[in-house]
Amino acid sequence: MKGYQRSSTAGADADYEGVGTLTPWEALVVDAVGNVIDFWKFKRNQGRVWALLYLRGRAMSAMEIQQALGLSKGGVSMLVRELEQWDVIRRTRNPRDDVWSYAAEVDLMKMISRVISERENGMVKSVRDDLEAALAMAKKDNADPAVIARLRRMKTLADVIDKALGAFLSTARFDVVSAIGVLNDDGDDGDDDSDDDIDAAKQ
Amino acid sequence: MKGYQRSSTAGADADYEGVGTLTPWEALVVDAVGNVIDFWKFKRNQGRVWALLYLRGRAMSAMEIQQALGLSKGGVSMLVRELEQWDVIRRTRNPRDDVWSYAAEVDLMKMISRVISERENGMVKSVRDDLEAALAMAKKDNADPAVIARLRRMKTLADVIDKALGAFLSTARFDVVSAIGVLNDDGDDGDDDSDDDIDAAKQ
DNA sequence: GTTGCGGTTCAAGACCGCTTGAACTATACG
DNA sequence: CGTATAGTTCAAGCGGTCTTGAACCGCAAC
Repeated sequence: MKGYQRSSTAGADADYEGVGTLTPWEALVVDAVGNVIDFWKFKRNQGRVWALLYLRGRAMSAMEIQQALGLSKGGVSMLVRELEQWDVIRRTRNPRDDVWSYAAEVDLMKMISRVISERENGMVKSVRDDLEAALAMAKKDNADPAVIARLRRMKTLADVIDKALGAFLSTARFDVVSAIGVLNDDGDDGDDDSDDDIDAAKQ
Repeated sequence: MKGYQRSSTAGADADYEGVGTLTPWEALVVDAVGNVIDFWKFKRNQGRVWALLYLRGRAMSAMEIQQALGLSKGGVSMLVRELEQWDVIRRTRNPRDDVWSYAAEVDLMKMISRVISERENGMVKSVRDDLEAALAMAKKDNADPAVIARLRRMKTLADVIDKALGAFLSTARFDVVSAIGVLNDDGDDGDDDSDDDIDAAKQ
């Protein structure tokens, strides 16, 4: 399933008949994040898990996650392990209790930067290498100079996009931090009753 | 097939034993572009078709494309139709000849802008709407103020990313244009014999 | 008309990643 | 040790998209 998928029964405030045990608006949020995450080629359920943990604002056990989102036991195990490897959630064990719990990492830009950097290395670098290799081969083959020129332009484009991506990372980080700091509870916009301080800040 | 896939037999300059009839370095280029395109959730073969047309620098018939890339007849038909709808290639019919030919659109930024804008509308807007709706519901439900605050932060993040994406588009367009203009043959960097004018420009 | 050819459409199948659910391990408790 | 519960692993199945290849359409030549 790709593309954005709106939850079908998002209208009324009746009990949400989805697989999980979320309230309707919780389901809406969780699925919205899931859709975005899915779009960026991660697993939709990874996004849903993170959104749930962030929204609830507390550590939850694997069982709780499983029931809230209607996932399988093994699935939750895999999802949280991967999220943990990316430092997107933290695993904690309360000495009082004997089960693991998982809490959302709130430094979103850390996550986003990590993701983009990784992609940048994986994709952009490979393309540049391939284009460079092809360019060398073409020259050795005494290919048509016009073709070589086009090839060189493609490589230049890859370089430019590479740099633009880096610049994007910096500015995005700055924008996000300046607008909301991080997503944690003790941020500068922590007062809950004002409705438009953030809306004002974003413009 | 996802992720970057390097062509397996990219070493020697012997005849390329792939399905198509490309030279080794042509195959390298075509596949590199195909990989990128695939990564951005388009069809890999769409990227390959465009790269082939751009690299060859001339209009090619469906049959030529089919043979060069080793695709099926129906597949080529679908691919070129989609590419044409996005203004990524142009369909021409030489009055001298009686078959259609397809040529690569060279204004890359036009393509990229179109893509990103479309995605921005499709994804970012939907997420914002969903989060906004959820926020309204949560308020009506008298949800925990802390939860509402987190929800509001998520929406703010979506807004910020929305704006950052727009900014990225502008700067990327500027960067690309200033570095290489467009990818067409009569660009300002059209001299084929100089090796490092572009490499110098990119740094 | 009919033959040939370029082009289109679409059902069937290939392909690929995600999820499931059962078997398995680990750990706490009595 | 035995039992129970939390957590992990992985083969099998499912659901999705992409490609194929054959039927079909349009048009021109004969």
